[in-house]
Amino acid sequence: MEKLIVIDGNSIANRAFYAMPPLTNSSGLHTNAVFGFTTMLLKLIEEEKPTHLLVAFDAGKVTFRHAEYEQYKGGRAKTPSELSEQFPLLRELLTACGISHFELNGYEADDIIGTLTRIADEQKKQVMVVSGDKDMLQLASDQVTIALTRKGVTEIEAYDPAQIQEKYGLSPEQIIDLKGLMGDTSDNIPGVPGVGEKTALKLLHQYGTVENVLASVGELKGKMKENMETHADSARMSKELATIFREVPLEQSWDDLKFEGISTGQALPFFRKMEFKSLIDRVAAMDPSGGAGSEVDMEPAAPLNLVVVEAGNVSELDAKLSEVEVFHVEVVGENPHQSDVIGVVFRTFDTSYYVPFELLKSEEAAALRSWIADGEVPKRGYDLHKIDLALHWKGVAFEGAAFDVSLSAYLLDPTDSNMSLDGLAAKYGLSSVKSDDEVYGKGAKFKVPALSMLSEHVGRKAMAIQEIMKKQQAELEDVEMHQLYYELELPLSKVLADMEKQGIAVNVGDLRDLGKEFEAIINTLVTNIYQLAGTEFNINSPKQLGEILFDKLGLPVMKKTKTGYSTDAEVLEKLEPYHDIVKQILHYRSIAKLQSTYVEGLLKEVRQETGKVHTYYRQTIAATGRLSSQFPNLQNIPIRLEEGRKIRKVFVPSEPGWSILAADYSQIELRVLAHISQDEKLIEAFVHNMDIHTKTAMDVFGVPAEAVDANMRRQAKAVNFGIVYGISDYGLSQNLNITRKDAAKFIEQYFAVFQGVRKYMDDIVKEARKNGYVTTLLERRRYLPEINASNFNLRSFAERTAMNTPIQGTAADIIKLAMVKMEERLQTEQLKSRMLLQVHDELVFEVPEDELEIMKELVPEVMAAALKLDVPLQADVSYGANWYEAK
DNA sequence: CCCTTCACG
DNA sequence: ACGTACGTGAAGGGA
Repeated sequence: MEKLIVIDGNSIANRAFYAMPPLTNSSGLHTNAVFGFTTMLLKLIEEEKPTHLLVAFDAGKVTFRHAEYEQYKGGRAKTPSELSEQFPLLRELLTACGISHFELNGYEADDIIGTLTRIADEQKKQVMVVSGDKDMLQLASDQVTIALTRKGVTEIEAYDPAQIQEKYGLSPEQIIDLKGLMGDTSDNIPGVPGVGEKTALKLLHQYGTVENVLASVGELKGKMKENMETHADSARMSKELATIFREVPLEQSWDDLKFEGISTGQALPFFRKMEFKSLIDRVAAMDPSGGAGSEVDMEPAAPLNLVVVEAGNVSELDAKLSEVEVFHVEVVGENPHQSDVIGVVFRTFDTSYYVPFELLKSEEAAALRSWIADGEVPKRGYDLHKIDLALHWKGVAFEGAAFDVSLSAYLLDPTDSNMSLDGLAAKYGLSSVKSDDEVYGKGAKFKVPALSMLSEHVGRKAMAIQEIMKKQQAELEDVEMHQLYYELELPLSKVLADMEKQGIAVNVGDLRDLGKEFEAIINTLVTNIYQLAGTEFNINSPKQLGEILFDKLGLPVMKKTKTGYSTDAEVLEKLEPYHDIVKQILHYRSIAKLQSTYVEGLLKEVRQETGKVHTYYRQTIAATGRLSSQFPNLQNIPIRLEEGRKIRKVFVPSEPGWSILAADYSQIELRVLAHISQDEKLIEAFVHNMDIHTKTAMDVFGVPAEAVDANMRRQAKAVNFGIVYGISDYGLSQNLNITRKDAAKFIEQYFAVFQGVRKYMDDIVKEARKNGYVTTLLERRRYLPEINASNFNLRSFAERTAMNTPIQGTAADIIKLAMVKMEERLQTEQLKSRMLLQVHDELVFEVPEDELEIMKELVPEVMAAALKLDVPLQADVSYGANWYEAK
C-alpha cells in the first residue's frame, strides 16, 4: 500500500525553531530548527513508513490571496534571521536525505498540499498531512489524515474526519466556516469581531455554514446581530481567504514524490556539518542499502597501519625516523606539570609506530630521545606545548615544534579552540578518532585500557593529525594568518614553555605567616558576624547569608540572582548604612578570598623540591588572543587593595642577590585604539605623552587641565574604559553610579571630541556585519555569528565584542611579539636574566645584580619597539627584592 | 556540575 | 521594549 506524507515545511520549521532551545554548531551556524525538523522527520519515517514523501514550502511573499486582501498576513513579525538562515539548510537536508521538496510561485504550501490531497481523494491514495496549522483540518477525508503538532515538534496528533467531528462537532469543510467567523490573528484574517471559537462553534452547530448564518441573521440578537450585519462581507471574505486552493498547476507526478529511504552516503556529510552527533547513529541504522556496517561514516574506511614497538625492536623504528611526519605524545591529566605520559607515536607517511613510554625511557630508545630533543628535526603534532612540558618533567627533552594543529585550530577559530583532537577530526570529516572519555572513561572511572585498544586510539590520533594538518595549512594561507602562526604563535609556544619550566620562587615561610595573620583576622570577623547576626551560619554560603541579611535582619533587597538574593560586594556596599554586620561581612569576604585562593591555593601549587610555582599558560583559550594562566593562575594576584597586595611579597627571585623586575605597558589599549581609529585628538594626546584620563576629562568637560579634579578624572577614566569595552550608556551608568541619561551625555560629549573614535566604532560594527568577523592588526580573527541576530541582547553583545576585540586582541599581539623578541635578546646578548611571567600588559623577570642596569633599559626598549604604531608605545619598569617591591 | 562571588588586566 | 560593560580562573556551596 502506497502512502504519501506531505509536510507543511514553513509551519514545521517555525514550530521546530520555537520549540528547540537555541543551538549552533561550532562555526556559529544556527541549527535548532533544522535539528527539530530532522528529529520529527526521522520519527515520521520510522513510525509511518511512507513510500512517498514531500515537503512543501511557501513561495515568495506575494500570493494570490494578497490580490484579494492586501493585509493578508500583515502585521506579522518578521521572521527572525536565526530562522530564515536555516531554510537553505533545510533544503540541503532534504536533498541529502533524498526527500522531494518544492514551492510554487504565487502559492502557499497549503495550496500545494490541498491539491495533492484532492488528487489523492480522486485516485484513492492514502495521504498524511503534517502541519502545525489547524486550517489543514479542512483537507481531511477518508483518504487523508491530518497530523497536527502538539507540544514541540515530535509529538503529533492525527485527525480523520470522525475525530474532527468528535472534537469540534464539525465536518472538515466546516473548518473553513469556523475560520470565516472567528478569523485568524496570525494571518491577519479579520473574521467577525466579538466572535471567538466558542461562539463560532455554536453558530455553526445551528446553521452549518457562514452563508446560512448570514441568511438567518434576523434570528440573532443584540450585539452579535449588529456585528454580524455590519461585518457580513468580512465574514465572507475571511471564509474565502481561509479556503485552501486545491487546483494548483503541479508539474510533479505522484512518482516524483517517491521516497526510497535515506542513504547514509549522502546524508551523513550533512549531519556532520550540522554536528548532529546524536542523529548520526539513528540515520545510519535507517539506511536500507547499508545493513552490514557500510562504512560510509568514515572517510574511505581509513585502515590504520599500526606497529606497536616492543623491547628489542626499537632499531626498526630508528631506521624510519627520517620519514616521520607526525609526532604525538599521549598525555593524561589537565596540568602538564604533573601529567602522566603513557606512550608516544611516530607516524610516517602511512604507519603509526606506537612506543610505550616505559620503552621510550629505556637505554634502547636513546636514538628516539635524541630525535625528540633535536631542534633541527621539525615536529608536527597536537598541543606540542603541553607535550613539551609533560616530557620535560618526565626527563625527556623536546625541541623543534613546527606545526601544531591545536594552535592552528585556535587561530582559525579562537572561539572553538579548546577543540579536542576527536572534535577536530570530526570537524574535518574524519570520524575515526574516539574521544578520550570514551577510551579512558571519565572522572573516577578513569582507567588506561589494554595495550591493543590504547595503541589503536593513539595511533589513530597521529593519523588524524596528519590529515587535519594538510587542510589547516591551506586554510591558514587563505585567511592570511600564515605569518601570525609561524612567526608569532609557534615561536611563542616555546617561549611560554621555557617560562613555565623555569617557574617563579615562592617564599613559603612568609606565605604561611601571612596565612596566620589572615586567620586571626578571619576568626575575629567570624565572631563579630555571628554575634551581630544572633546566630551561627556559613558566611561562605550566599544562600545562608541572604537568609540572615534579608529574612532575619530585614535589610532591603537590592538585586536578585536567578537562584535567590544577590549578596555580591556591590549590593553589600549599598547595605552598609543599614546594619553594622555588613561592613564585617565585606571585610570577611575579602580576607577569606585571600586566604583560600591566594594563601592556601598557592601553597598547594608550590613544588616541594624547588619551592617554585609553575603556571601553565594556555595559548588557545581566550577569544581575543590573550593568554590565560592556570594551576595556579598567576595573572590575578591581588594588587588593588593593600591587604591583598602583600601576597606579592612572597614572589621572589630564585637565586640569592637577584631582583624581580617588572615592566608594564602604559595605556596600551588606548594607544592601540588611537592607532587603529586614527583619531587625531587621541593620537595627539599620546604623541605629547599626556595623562590620558586627565586629557579626556579636559575635553569632555571642556575645562583646562588645572580645573580637572580627582572626581572628573575618575569619571573620564571610566569613560575610557567603557570605550575600550564597546561602550553602552547602561554599562557606564552602572560603573559610575549615575543615571543612564547622564551616562549617555558623557558618551555623546566624548564622541563629539573624539570623532575618529566614533567613526571607528561605527565602521568596525559595519565591517563585522559584512564579513562576519573582526581582525586585529596582525590579522588575528574572531568570528561574530551573532552580529546579525534579531535578539537585541545577543546582537548588542556581538557589537560590543566587535568594538573590543580588535583593541584587546592587538594589545595581546603586541605583548606576544615583545615576548618573542625579548627571549631572542636574552639569548643573543647572553644574559642570565629570565622572563618568568606575563600578565596581559606586564612582563616579569628575575635579574642578577650585574644585569639590572642593562635590563631596566633593555626590557622597556624591546617592549616599546615590539610593533610600530602611529603613537609611541611606552613601558614603565621597576624592580625590587620581590614582586611587591617591583611596583 | 552549575551557580555565585571575586581576584586580575 | 529590550537589560550588558571586554577578557579570564579559582573557590565554595549545594543540588
